[in-house]
Order: sequence, then structure tokens, then C-alpha cells
Amino acid sequence: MASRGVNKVILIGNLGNDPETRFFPDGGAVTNASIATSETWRDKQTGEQKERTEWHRVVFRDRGNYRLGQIAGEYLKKGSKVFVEGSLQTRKWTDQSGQDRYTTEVVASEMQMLDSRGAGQGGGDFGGGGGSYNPSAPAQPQGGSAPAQSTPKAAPAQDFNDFDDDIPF
Amino acid sequence: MASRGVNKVILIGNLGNDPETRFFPDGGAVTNASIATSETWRDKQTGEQKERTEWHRVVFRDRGNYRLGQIAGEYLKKGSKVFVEGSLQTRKWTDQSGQDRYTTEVVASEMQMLDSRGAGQGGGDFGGGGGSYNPSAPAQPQGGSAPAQSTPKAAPAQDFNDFDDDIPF
Amino acid sequence: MASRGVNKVILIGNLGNDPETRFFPDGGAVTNASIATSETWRDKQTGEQKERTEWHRVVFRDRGNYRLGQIAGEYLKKGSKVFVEGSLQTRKWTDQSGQDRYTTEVVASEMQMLDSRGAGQGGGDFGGGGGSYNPSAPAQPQGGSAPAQSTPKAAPAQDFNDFDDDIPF
Amino acid sequence: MASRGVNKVILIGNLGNDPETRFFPDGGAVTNASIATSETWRDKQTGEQKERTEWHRVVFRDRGNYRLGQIAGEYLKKGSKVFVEGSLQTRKWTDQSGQDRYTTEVVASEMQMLDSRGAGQGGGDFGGGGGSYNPSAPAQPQGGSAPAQSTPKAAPAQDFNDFDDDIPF
DNA sequence: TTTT
DNA sequence: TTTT
Repeated sequence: MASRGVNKVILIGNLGNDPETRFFPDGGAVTNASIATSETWRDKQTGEQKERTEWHRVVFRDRGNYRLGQIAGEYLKKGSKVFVEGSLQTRKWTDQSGQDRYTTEVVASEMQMLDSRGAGQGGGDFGGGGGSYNPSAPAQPQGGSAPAQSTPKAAPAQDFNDFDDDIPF
Repeated sequence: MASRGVNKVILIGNLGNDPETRFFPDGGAVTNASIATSETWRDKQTGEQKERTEWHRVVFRDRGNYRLGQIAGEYLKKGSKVFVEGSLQTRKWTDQSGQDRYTTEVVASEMQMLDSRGAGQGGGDFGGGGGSYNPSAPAQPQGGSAPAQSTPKAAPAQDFNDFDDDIPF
Repeated sequence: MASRGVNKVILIGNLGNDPETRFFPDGGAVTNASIATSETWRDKQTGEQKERTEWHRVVFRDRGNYRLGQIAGEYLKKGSKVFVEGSLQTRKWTDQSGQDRYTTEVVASEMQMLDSRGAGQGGGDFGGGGGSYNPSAPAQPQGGSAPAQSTPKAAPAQDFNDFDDDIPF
Repeated sequence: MASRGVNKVILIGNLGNDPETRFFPDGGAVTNASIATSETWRDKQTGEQKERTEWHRVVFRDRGNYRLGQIAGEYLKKGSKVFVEGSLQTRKWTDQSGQDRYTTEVVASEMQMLDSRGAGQGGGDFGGGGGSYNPSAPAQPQGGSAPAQSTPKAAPAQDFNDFDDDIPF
């Protein structure tokens, strides 16, 4: 693998939700996460404190011996603070009405937990009394060609879609 | 301006087209460019040489005394090789059918020309005898709120839309 | 300030000691810290787990309104986990025997605490019963031209010079 | 290979001299280069244009199938513009008087030529009529344990040691 | 000297 | 020592 050009992203931020991991027949794993970075500044006009949060869609895939997709799925949780290095990738998909759509993601090549305990404190809610949890229905196509089985770690039904309501992808 | 988190992008690539600059009433400039990075690798199965090109939508805005929007518009051309440092930003817009759409851009904070002569060799065509040039019709809304006047440097009518045909944004 | 070339360093690591801050007559502050990054790997021959720690000398200076030198001195402590962005700088100094020596430092342009509580847990020792504390005698020249007054936050006399004895710069 | 912490350097600059490559019995190659980055600014007091050049010692080693040490030695030349990604490493050595000395280097993990022709124009001097060329005598220890044979591409005897005499590391 |  |  060589390259002409440089396509590098560096993020430090927090997960907005538990990530979602899918496993492939060959044992490989892909984990998707939504990571927030924010910046704050003081408005020169009004003097108010302002904040802007940016949400990043990050994809962790296994990379040979580096089981990044799997590790991300195991250790990252809602609220986890994480360092990600990766590259930008825009993939095309087709929405329900047949229109072309594009989604830009950060494809991670490296990840580091920045929480001392190796997990965010926000997630909690493990063992949450089930209800009719539906693990399927990713809102967007996933690019991978092999059929995958979704196995989120801890996504109680009631907040499963918080993510999609609030985050622009 | 402070921040929690890190949101950093580093690109080295070539412009797919002449950039497009718009000026605002206050004299500020915003330049949009499409920058390609590519990577090549040898397919393990077939042994073939493969290449994948990624296109990045980059926005150069003036930043106080650093007239980045203007400089980018003046010096960058189709084919220019450039280093860009910036951050990711996803902005929402509404398409013709009233649907929400999202576009992810790299908002540049630093730029450096990597061509020795300060411009790519691909662009050329300066002073090209106009014809019915139509400076309008950016395929996507531009986010800036103030009315802007588009003044591309060298965008002959006949290839104005090459960009939009080939590049996924 | 423009530049030809890029000179960028990104570190995430832990402080090996409380940083040392000096104040200048004009109110400016410079803080020096020693930051460790480490990597671990498994030896292919022996199968042993190996670790290598790298120590980085980082200089935080005030930058206009961004009181980085001061902030670093106030909030960083021994053990703090920190993100630093900066550039490499090698400065020349003369040792006791009159020989030229060179020290490479990371001059920080941005810093972010990565501890949730905003400080490491290792430092402690605030209000430590003084003894004959000697705030002077930096072993190395500091580049700044104005005379500075050293005011470390928590540096009991007995270990004040550990730093200069142990660290390779 | 895992790591705790991040230790990353990104450089874009020009080689001050032809690099120096050494080959090891196992066929591996290590190339050392000195790369300049510079920044310019206007002095607020005097209005003068100022420039500061920073020199970086960069080490390119073979990395498994990625023959980086060899490639760097073949393609880089005095004047070449290059992108380097790597990490900081400070190594200890002993000078003639028996004193400990430390040298900080950038250990490259990735490299990209930024000259269109794949080489700087400054080097030249290929096929230079030999004379009593002496490939040995690196002024500094090299860290590698195996004995190495130096085989610079184009380093006429008379200036072979200019490098080590002039550069501050 | 840090950290896990 | 480079480069513009």
C-alpha cells in the first residue's frame, strides 16, 4: 500500500452513544461510532460564551492482526473519551427514494482510550430490562459486501434512536 | 477560542478543478476547492495494481489578518498540489425536494502551495475568451449567510460542470 | 507569520514531574514539562512483552491572549495526561566546559488536559513543608532574553534537581 | 505493537544535503537526512521580514516490506522537498571526551516526495570521478547493533564529513 | 520521571 | 546545509 497524497484525520472526542458492532462470517468486525468534538469561544459582539459541537462518524475495522473493529466494540462506550487517527472517506449510497447520497466518515487506523478506566462513564444502563429491542435497521447502508450480523453491546430499546434523531448521519 | 477535543485534518493533494471564490460585501473571501488524495496498492489476490482516489471538499475562509480565502483563490489552480490543515465540519442544507442533506467539508486553517512555481500546470486557460459564462449555480448551498458575488478566476463555460459530474459533492 | 514547510508535533502522554514555571517582568510565563509517551510490543523472538518510553521536553509559552505558559503551570501536574500540539525547535547552549550543546524541544502551540479532573493524581505534596528552597539555577539557558523569576508550584527542595540530573536534555 | 500515548511528527521541508545510507549485512538499509523547515514573519517593531530555519535529523529505516530506508536513499537528494511522518526519539551516545550526549531524531514511518520529478535539483554530481572515497566513520553511534556498511549515493570524499561538522546533532 |  |  503506497499513496500519493496525505489523507489524515486526528480526533479527540467523546462517543455520543454506545458504538454498534457487526461481525462478518469470516470473523471480522466493524464498529461504527459517533464522536463529538466541541469548541467554545466568547462572542466578540455579545460577550456570550458559545459552543459548537461537531459530530464525526467513525468506522473501526479489523486491520490484519490489529483487531481494531473488535477492540473498539468491546471497549468503547457512550461517553468514552477517545483518540482516533484515520483518514477521510466519502461513500455513496442510495436513499429510499432512489437518490444518490454521500456520507463522509473517518476510517480509523489507530485508536486509544483516554479514560483511565478504559470506558466512558456515561453509558451505564447495562442489563437494562429489554423490551422489544430490535438490533437491526441501520439507517444507512454499510459498504461492506458480506452479510453482517449486528450485535450491539448494550443498546436498550428506549434510547436506541436518540442517536439518529440528534446526530446528522 | 478554546476547545474540548481535537478536530484536525491534514491533507496533501491536488485540485481537481480551479477553485471558486466568492467575495462578501465586507471584503471577505471564501474559496471552495476540491482536492484529491489517492492511494495505490497491489491486490493480494490478483496481483493487480489498484488505485483509489478520495475527493475532499475544502473551504478556505479569511481568518482575520490571514487572508486565506483570498490567497487560496489567487494562487490555487486546477492541478495545484497543496498542503491543507483544517478541521471537519458537517453542515446541513435542504435539497430541491425539501429533504435535509449533509455535506462534510474540511475548513482550512492553514494552506501551503507545494508546487515550485506556485500554481498547478493543469489549469491554464487564463484570459480564455468568455462565451456565455454563468458564474452561478453552485450545486449546493454555501452556508455563508451574507449575499456573495461569485468571481471564479478561470472557469470556461464548457468545463464548468466537469466537477459536479465527477466528484461526489 | 507565514512559513514554508510544516513542522508539527502531536503528543499525548503523561508528565513525569510537576512542571516548572518561570515568570517574566512583563507578566509572561514559560512552563517547562517533561512528557512521556510509551509503546509496547511483543518481541517476536522471545515472546516477551516489551516497553519503550520516550521523554519529551515541552515548552509552553504565553501566546498573546492565549496564556498558555500560565495555564500549563497552573493545571498540569506530575502524572497529568495531556495532549500537546506544537513544533520542534533545537536550541544551542554551552555547557560548563564551554562546549556547544543542543537540546530539542517541543514548543507547544496548543494543550488540552485529558484527565477528567483537570490534574494528575501523582503530584500531591502541595503545601509541603518548605526547608531551604532555592528557586534559581536552571541548568540550561532558556532562550528568553528577559530575566525571569522561577516560581514552581510544588517543588520541595530535596527533589528540585532530580529533573536535570535524570532527563536526557 | 501497541502504544499508550501518541508520539507523532509531521514535517514538510527540504533536504539540506544528500542523505547518507548505510546497508546492513541482512540487506536492510538506514538513511539519515537533514531536513529544513522555515517560517517567516514580519517583525512588529521594525517591520523587517524575518526568517527562522529549523533543521531536523530524520532517520529512515526499512520497515518490513516497506523498504523505506532504501527508498529514501535512492530518491531523496539535496534540495528534495519531502513530507515525512514519524515519531520523536532521543538516543544517548558518548562523545570523544566520554560525556553523555543526547540527540533527538525523527524516526520516519512514512515519506512522500513532493518534487514533481521525484528528486531535488540541487544534488547532482552523479558519476563523480571517485578518488579515495572512505565509506566509514559515522561520527555518531547509530543505535543499530549490526555492523553496517556505508554506501552513499553521491558523496565525494572531500565533503563527506561536512554534514557531521555543521549540523547541530 | 509518567502512565497501564 | 535546503527552499522561496
